[in-house]
Amino acid sequence: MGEFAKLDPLLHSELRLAVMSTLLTMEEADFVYLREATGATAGNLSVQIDKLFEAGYISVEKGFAGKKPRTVCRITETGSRAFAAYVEALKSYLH
Amino acid sequence: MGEFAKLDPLLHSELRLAVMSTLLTMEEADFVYLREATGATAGNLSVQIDKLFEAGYISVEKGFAGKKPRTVCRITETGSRAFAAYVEALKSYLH
DNA sequence: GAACTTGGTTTATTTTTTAAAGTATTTTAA
DNA sequence: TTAAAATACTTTAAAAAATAAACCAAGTTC
Repeated sequence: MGEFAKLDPLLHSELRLAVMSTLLTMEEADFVYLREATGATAGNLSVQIDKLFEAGYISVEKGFAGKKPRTVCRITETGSRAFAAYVEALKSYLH
Repeated sequence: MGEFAKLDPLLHSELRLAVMSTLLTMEEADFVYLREATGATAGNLSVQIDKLFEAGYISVEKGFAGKKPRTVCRITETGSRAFAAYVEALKSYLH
């Protein structure tokens, strides 16, 4: 693209962007919180969390809260930088 | 999505956003110009222009420049408003 | 202890993106 | 003058992505 910066395809997704955005303001959120904050279905969220994890944009820690499973996500430095770069790139489109 | 505004799926696409962004600054651009400005392949551009047209976001005028076909695109009022709404919605994600 | 809930994951369907191949016309060049 | 190449696209088919439905395992409620 000539004058347009490339948009990181991993972040250019409504749900993944919402997850990253949430984690940026919290530095920690569990699966249930993210599901409610984003309004996503569990299946969709599970898949997208996995993609962000595979890219190294978030860390995922599976443990228990009492007797219930609890998946805690945090943004990584790589993720933070990618988000900032994405926002920068977006600007080239917003006239 | 709870606090996150819905992103118009028609605009939430790198190429379609680039096309709309270009047309916003020019109010008129032909196929060849758009192809060069966005760096897209002709096939991809053709498909995405069609989608924007079907949505009523741009007008498409097929004519000739001398003997060569020439497709001229312009943004519509609907398209302009949709773009502005998209930018507004995006803000809910950018921390 | 059957039915329901919670916290997920997996799988399958649909949608979207993308590039490759195709079409029609025109220009170049031998 | 005609064969080859270029221009301006469109169509089609393959790959990738998004999404929801179905599933699973463990715990809770009645």
